Amino acid sequence: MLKYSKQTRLLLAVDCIIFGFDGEVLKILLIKRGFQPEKGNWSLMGGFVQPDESLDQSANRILKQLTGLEGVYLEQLYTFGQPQRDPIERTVSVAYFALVDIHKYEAQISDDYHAEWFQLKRAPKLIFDQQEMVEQARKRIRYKAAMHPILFELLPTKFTIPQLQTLYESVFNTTIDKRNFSKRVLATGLLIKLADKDKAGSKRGAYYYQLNMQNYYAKFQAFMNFIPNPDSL
Amino acid sequence: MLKYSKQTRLLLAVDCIIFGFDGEVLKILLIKRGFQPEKGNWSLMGGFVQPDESLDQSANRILKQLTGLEGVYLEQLYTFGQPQRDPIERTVSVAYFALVDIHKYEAQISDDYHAEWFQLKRAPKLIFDQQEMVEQARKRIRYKAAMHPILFELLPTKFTIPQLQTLYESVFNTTIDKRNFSKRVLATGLLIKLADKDKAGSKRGAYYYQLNMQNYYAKFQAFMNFIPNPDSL
DNA sequence: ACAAAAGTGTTATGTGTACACCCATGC
DNA sequence: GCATGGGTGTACACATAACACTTTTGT
Repeated sequence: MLKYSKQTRLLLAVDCIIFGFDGEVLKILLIKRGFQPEKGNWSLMGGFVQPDESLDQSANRILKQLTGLEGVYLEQLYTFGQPQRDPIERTVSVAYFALVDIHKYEAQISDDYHAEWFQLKRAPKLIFDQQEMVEQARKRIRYKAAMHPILFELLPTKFTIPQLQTLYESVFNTTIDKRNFSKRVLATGLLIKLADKDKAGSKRGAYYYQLNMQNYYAKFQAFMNFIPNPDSL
Repeated sequence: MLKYSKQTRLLLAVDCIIFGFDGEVLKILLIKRGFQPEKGNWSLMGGFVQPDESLDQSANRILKQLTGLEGVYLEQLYTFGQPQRDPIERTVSVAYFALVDIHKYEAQISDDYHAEWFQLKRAPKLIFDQQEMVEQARKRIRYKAAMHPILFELLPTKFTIPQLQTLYESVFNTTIDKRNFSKRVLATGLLIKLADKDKAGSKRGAYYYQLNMQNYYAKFQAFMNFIPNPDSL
């Protein structure tokens, strides 16, 4: 078979920025890198793209390796290709970000990688240009969540409106009036009120809701505008 | 120097979706591909990423090769990596889109490539997965232009409000009330009214405007909402 | 004088925002 | 019975959307 002769081949990697929400703040999942260079330092989970897999497949494989999760929200973020970003050998990296329900994450699977959840704000320094990757992922999530209902991907299937509000406040680093918030959220028609309550957060308890999946898929592409005063993008 | 052994290297390309506006409709610049496979068929301008260049540099180089233009709006769109997308050899392609002033484009430079501008709606079938690249670029431009003032990049430095409106109507495939349009556009503070008029479009003539660059850079990241009824994203 | 496009102002409607009180429960 | 968080309604301000006529000038 013919090839494109005289062209240089290079390594292609996928790195995953994995976000979770613990009910209080936004977190990311990091690993201790297991090989040189930068062995033992905090890093995103990543891997090389294999000959027979697409980029999406590669990202899903890497995500599953670390978390055991499949079918979660995963989106290609940006491709990073500065010639010197990896000191060993030129490697271009396609960054993906994932939004996972932190409670579904199976901690034991990632023992191999010494993975830990860090508050996004208090994460350690990362290797190479991964700091920049995380920062861009943070921006993208804000940008997108300001108009599309992606943040539900971070919550369990049953959640309460106060939980949802805390999530939005955490992502946008702001405070929202709860009356206005619930009005807008309910006005989307995305939520179905359930009969039972979450008694964990308060004595009275807060009603559980779940997504109306029909409306969810229909409205996913539509614009929304949830956020009064994001402190910046 | 150490290498990552046992990993497969692959070809990395950059493809550019180049948009222009002729005063009537949105157009893209295509070339007749000069080598196998698909030689002689319509294609995006592209090239392989060289060992010493970043992805942005690569995209700028490719754009300049075809158009002679430098310093134009260029944004990374998405990376396409289906294993079989190029039948000759696995090639992952980072797609960029460019917004150029079609009048600054120097046709003679691209004679080598037999380049032609096509109406976006009436462009010929493209090779590989480039159809999908163009479609995604179209979506991205709409998405971004709905909130950020990027479409000015398609106009000459001096332009009229009716020209700008035609551009928006063309990109969003809709019609906009001219009274509301000019009110909103002027309210942004992005435009400086000039003393002279463009007499080409009408007998009375329309005042030229130019961008207020201070406000332009300041507001670039801010949200806007120009479009009443986009027919979809 | 008329055709063709440019330019401009007002009103109605709806959306967003600010704001305060009662409810249910566990202790 | 009180402290804690959950839940709801209204009034005002602002932004958006609908809409029609006058101006200029080349022919």
